[in-house]
Amino acid sequence: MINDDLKGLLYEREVDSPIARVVRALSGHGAVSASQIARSTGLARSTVSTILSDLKRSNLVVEVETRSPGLGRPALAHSLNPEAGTCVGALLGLDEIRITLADVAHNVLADISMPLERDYSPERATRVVRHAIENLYKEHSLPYSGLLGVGFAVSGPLAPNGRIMRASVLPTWGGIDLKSTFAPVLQKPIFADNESNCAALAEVMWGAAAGVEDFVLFKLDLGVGGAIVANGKVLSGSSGAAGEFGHMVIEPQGPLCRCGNRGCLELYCSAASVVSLAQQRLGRATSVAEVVTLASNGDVGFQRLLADAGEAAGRGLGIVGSIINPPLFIISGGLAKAGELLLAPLRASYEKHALIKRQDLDEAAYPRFVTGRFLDNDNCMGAVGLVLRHSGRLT
Amino acid sequence: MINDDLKGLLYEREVDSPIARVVRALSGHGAVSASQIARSTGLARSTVSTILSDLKRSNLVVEVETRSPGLGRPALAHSLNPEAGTCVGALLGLDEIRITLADVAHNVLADISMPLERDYSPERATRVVRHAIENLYKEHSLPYSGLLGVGFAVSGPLAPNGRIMRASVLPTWGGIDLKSTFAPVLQKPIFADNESNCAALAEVMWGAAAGVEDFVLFKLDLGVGGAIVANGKVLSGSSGAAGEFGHMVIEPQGPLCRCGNRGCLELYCSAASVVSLAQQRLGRATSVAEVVTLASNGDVGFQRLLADAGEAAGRGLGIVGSIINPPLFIISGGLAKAGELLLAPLRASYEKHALIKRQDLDEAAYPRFVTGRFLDNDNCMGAVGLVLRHSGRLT
DNA sequence: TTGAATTATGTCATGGCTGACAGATTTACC
DNA sequence: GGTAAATCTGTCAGCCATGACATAATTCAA
Repeated sequence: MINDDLKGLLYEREVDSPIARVVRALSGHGAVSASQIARSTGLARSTVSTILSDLKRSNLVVEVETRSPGLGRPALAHSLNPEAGTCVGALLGLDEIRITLADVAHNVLADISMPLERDYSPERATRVVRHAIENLYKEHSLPYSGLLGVGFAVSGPLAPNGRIMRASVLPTWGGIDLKSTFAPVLQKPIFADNESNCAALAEVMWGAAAGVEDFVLFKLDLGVGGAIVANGKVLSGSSGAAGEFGHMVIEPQGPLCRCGNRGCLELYCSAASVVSLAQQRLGRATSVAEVVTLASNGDVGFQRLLADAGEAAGRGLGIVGSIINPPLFIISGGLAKAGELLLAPLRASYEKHALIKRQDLDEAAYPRFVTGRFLDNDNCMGAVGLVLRHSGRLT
Repeated sequence: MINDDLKGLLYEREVDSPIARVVRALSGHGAVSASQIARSTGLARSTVSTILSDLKRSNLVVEVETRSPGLGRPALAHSLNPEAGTCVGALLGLDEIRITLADVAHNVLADISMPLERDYSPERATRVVRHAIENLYKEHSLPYSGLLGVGFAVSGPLAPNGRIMRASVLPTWGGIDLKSTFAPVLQKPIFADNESNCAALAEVMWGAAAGVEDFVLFKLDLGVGGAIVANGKVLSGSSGAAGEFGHMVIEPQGPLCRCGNRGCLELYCSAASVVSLAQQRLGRATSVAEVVTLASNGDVGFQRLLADAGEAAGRGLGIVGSIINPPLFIISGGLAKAGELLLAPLRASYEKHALIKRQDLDEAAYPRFVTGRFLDNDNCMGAVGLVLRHSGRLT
């Protein structure tokens, strides 16, 4: 059966085996030629050629019609056969569980969000996830046997063994082992990583960081987080807490933060802080989206709010830049929808606080600042990516 | 000829070839058995066995006498043949050039420092380096043909191609290409990396980080710098400026720093800042070493000076820890000689400012803070390591 | 002293990746 | 329309790392 073949090829081998690398290259970008794969994986063309013909014989890879305008013999475009399997990405959020269903060619087939009370229990989560997945497969008339695995994006630090750490932002989940919680119910391979690392993975595989080996993802949502990718690998940190930019202490005498410290960056540039100030100004409840809309429509007050957040973010990134010195910053999360209203002051503030100034470098070497491609679905897409890339598997 | 064999084996192959990995394992640790090498390199025992017998036939590797107390057949200890070649590490410092001569088994044969006027020219440096190396080889009756390569540790950011960046702390060297400057004079392979990266390499190969894949080196010298090692690789950053912890802005309204920003960490915890305050107290010129001695002898004033520096350093490292979350911090540089007088307040301050508190973790998962093994010779030893490891070669 | 357990070393057939070669298909230019 | 250049694809002998096997050398316990 096809799915078993795919599972074998994807999972029963070394993560770094040539086959796995080819499949990863295919699952990353849409339609690619054999020689493109050879270049991006570093494998010999002959190797890729052989592997591709195997995969085509098993019907896991199909040739796609494309017109390539260039010189020379036109390349055959290959793509994973969307029929070959499906995977699910699930976000275990603070007050919601979100589920994305995609095929192996990473086409999104469904994407649903289920609000939950805060501090929901693991038992409740397993029921909700199982129920949602079953319904999705029924609705779309898909065979559950085609599900290759479920990836979890977790809102909080995660130990490498898949245990949620006590310091998590999901307090009721401290010490919970994801594999033993979900595997018996789902009966499928389980993958998991930190929410921010998933977001970075999504940008690497299909987004603003495609083909980039080193970058910093900076996420301005209700909280502030991010991820560091170096040499193509997401840094996890010894406690799974690398990239927690939101809790850099930038004002030791500043206001108290929910983490127990004072003056964390998050207090100055999170969407929560922006919304809270906006509510004072409007005299009523509001949302990030509304603030961004109002600012885009010319309201200078809200523009200033966004600019102040950008200023603080740039100061934080200046520190990050002095330490990591990455060539690319991807600004993501709800606030990033503000676009240049946020990015322009952010860049200016970065330049002011960073060690290396624009004049010290060629234009090309100066770090780039771009917004992410998946601003609010990056975690779930990254969780799908975990399954396709076979990274972060819990065993 | 032996040296040509070694050069061939070390350099004419891929950096990641099995032979290179075996040689690296040998050059790293003193005497190792075949199976130890197999374990640390991940190669098969049979592969290591074959390679070692080749190397022994070429007389590049010798068996060493050791008693291994363990169970089972005793291992044969192997070591690079010290007679097989020599290498030189050179520090291009702010106001000195320091040169270390070592054999391939990383025994230090000589170590000299030559003070120079600040802003010495590249021409002057080439003359000084050449002259010093020639003299050393003459004094020790060593053949110059045995010199395998010269590694340079550079005080400032270095582009990957070996060009010293304009933003360097060696202003007269901006834009200078190290390879074309030194290669014609020395007629040997040239290796180079940032001073701090060399220091990290020394600790990885022979020091406090031996066998550790992830750590942060934090260096408190006249300036404050460091390096980040993740997944066994030193992060260089897109402009060679990763690990510049000294220029994290921690007080945006603080005093001016030589880098052009305000309130850099370096202003609060560098040896220069400590010495400057100590001079005010003593009413005369002094040195780091003297301050450390006085404090160790019980002077509470100087103890407080060191504690304040540790406090500031811990605050900086708290930020670094929130971002990188490494399992190990190696505190190095002149100030680190103060030992616990510096480390105790540093740890306390880290705990106060870090995101993850001691109570959140098992004791084993909490980051360790140790002093480096090479407190003031790490750059030169690392430059030697560049040659032995064949990393950072300029071509 | 002997046998079991443990660990290290050396040899060899196997298999997988590679580089070189040959062939295919298009564009550019005369 | 023909030729050169460029780019892609597929095939195959050769090489190199591997894993399995056989062997060696030590400790420990009976």
